[in-house]
Amino acid sequence: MSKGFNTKENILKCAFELTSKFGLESLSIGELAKNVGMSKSGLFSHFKSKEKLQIMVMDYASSNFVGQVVKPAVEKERGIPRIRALMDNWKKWSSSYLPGGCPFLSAIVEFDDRPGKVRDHILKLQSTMIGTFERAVAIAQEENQLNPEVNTEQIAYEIYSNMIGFHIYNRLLKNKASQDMFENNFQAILERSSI
Amino acid sequence: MSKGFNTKENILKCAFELTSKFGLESLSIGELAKNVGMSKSGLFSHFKSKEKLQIMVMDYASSNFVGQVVKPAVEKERGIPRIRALMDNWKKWSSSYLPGGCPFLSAIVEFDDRPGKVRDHILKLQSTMIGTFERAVAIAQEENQLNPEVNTEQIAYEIYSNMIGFHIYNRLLKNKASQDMFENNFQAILERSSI
DNA sequence: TGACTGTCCGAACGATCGTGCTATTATATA
DNA sequence: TATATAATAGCACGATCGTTCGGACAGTCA
Repeated sequence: MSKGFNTKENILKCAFELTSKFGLESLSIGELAKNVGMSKSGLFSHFKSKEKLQIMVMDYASSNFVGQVVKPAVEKERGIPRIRALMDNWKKWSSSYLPGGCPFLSAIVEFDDRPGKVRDHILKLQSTMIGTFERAVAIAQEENQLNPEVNTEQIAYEIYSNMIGFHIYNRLLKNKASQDMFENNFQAILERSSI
Repeated sequence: MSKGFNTKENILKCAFELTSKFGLESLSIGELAKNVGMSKSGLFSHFKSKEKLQIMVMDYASSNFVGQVVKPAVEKERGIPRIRALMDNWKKWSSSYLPGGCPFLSAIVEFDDRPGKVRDHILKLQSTMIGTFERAVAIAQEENQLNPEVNTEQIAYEIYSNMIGFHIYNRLLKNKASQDMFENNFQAILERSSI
């Protein structure tokens, strides 16, 4: 049993990295098997279908995100410092930890028009993530660090948009100023809803 | 010659729609041929390679974007009205005209880690598009409708991020408030750099 | 009219896709 | 130690992938 668990963990880690680089739809079982050094059928028997593999990869990515980004931020003090930590951890995660692009962004874009369990699952994970941001913003409002009259969802939306924008400017366009522009925008978002 | 041109135009239109729905990488020649009602080899002979097909599809998407979004905006008066028109036209293009998601966004995400001619071409097209935004912002600054001391690139970055954010909130998450949040953010961007 | 050029199709290529089946090996339980 | 269970491999399947080739038709120009 322990052997099987390690193997599965290893497969998912490898699949997670391939997904980061080439997307969830391009993740093929043959190529994945080659990468982890086992047979196609041996690997396949762990998942029973590609759909289930894709879902498990997204779950792996999600718990990875929680472990690297959310958990350490929650240990920071409530309010803006926690939001600040979310940004910092996410940037570190997206630019140092990931071997490629953000697996959530590519999954979102790829499965936008592919109804099914995978799409539903991605939607749930993404909603949870945005919910985390919204909660962090709401806490900052409770702590009187942000204006409680400004719509919580709006602030989270702008933070999210800024993250995606930075990711594209930084990774595809390789824009040198992306870091600064991200920071400027983030500061502007906070200032606009400051007390 | 006119026959061939019509066929090619027809293929590209169909490929453009498929790309919008399922992405540039998932666009397969067999499926495309089935959709336009011709043989795989007959269709292939128009492009000589999948790579060239992908590049031509992106060019088609680009001139489509220019025709539907940029051209009618340029006819508006210089400054903020033109930026406003760019936003409106883009929203109409992305939510009414396209059968699926934004083909540029999916191409960017998919080819982020796939070096080659396709990636280079996408990068060029996207840089051009962002350049268009930056020029529109610069004009508004020249017209004294926006503060010329605020970094032009920064404003364009924020406008771009807002567009992508809206696209994701609206399409994948089907968030009812996405429209309002887009508008609020856009207004905030303008106000921050107003005179 | 005859040669030429471009358009399109059918068939086939090797490769890879996701997914079964059976057999073998390793581990856990009794 | 004997037996049951889980992990992995090998092989094959039908389907599809991008690509090539030869040939059937069309229209153009000499």
